Amino acid sequence: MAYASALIALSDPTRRQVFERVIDGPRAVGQIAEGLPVSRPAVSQHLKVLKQAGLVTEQRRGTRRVYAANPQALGELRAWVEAMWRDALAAMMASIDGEEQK
Amino acid sequence: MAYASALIALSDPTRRQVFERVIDGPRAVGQIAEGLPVSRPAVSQHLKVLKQAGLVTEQRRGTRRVYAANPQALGELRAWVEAMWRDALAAMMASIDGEEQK
DNA sequence: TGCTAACGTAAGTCATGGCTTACGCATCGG
DNA sequence: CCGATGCGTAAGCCATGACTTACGTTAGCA
Repeated sequence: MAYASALIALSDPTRRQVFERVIDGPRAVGQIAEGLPVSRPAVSQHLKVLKQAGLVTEQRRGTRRVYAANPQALGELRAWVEAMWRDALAAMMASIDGEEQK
Repeated sequence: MAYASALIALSDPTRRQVFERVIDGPRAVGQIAEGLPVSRPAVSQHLKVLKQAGLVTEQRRGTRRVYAANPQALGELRAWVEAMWRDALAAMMASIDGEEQK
């Protein structure tokens, strides 16, 4: 059920912005927060959620903390959405077939 | 940006349960709510959110309202996650290559 | 050994959202 | 035509969560 925490993490628009910046390449917190409409502590809190969801990894670099995207957690979410999509398609086809028979 | 509302809609566990029941096949509200740990009005509210996100469609059948899954909205979410996943993979590779060169 | 930079965290505020009960409204059957 | 069924919606409650400012902590640097 790792996709659950990923869904929650990515449901917030600001946190999505943070995550997309990390995906662009490994960055320190200050660089991520730069230009965002929220304060740096807010970004730290978002990164904490993303980290607990497994979406990003943290690496200490002196006084800075460099965050990088972790494709694996994204892959699990991808697999879940894919399965749901397939099921929805299959159910739709079955529903149409049932309609034809009347 | 249709994926945004889909992410919000699917981030709630109860709403996910509702959606998964709809994916299983078109059902009326009463059937969906049956066995769930929340009341029927709560299910109605969840269905409203899912409908506004485009994840389900509504069809009136006498006094009942039959809800069915809409694969298209799920497909858009799928495409978005897929793109993010690719980008994350690409950034990871680039990061590793940069590491090798030092 | 201070000073500064780059963080995380604590505490408090405020809006959002999920849930309940109560009610209103349309539809089918007698 | 009237009761019952199957809903959606309104109102209110309460927990959660996103954000702020203030502070503590650690690492580089003169």
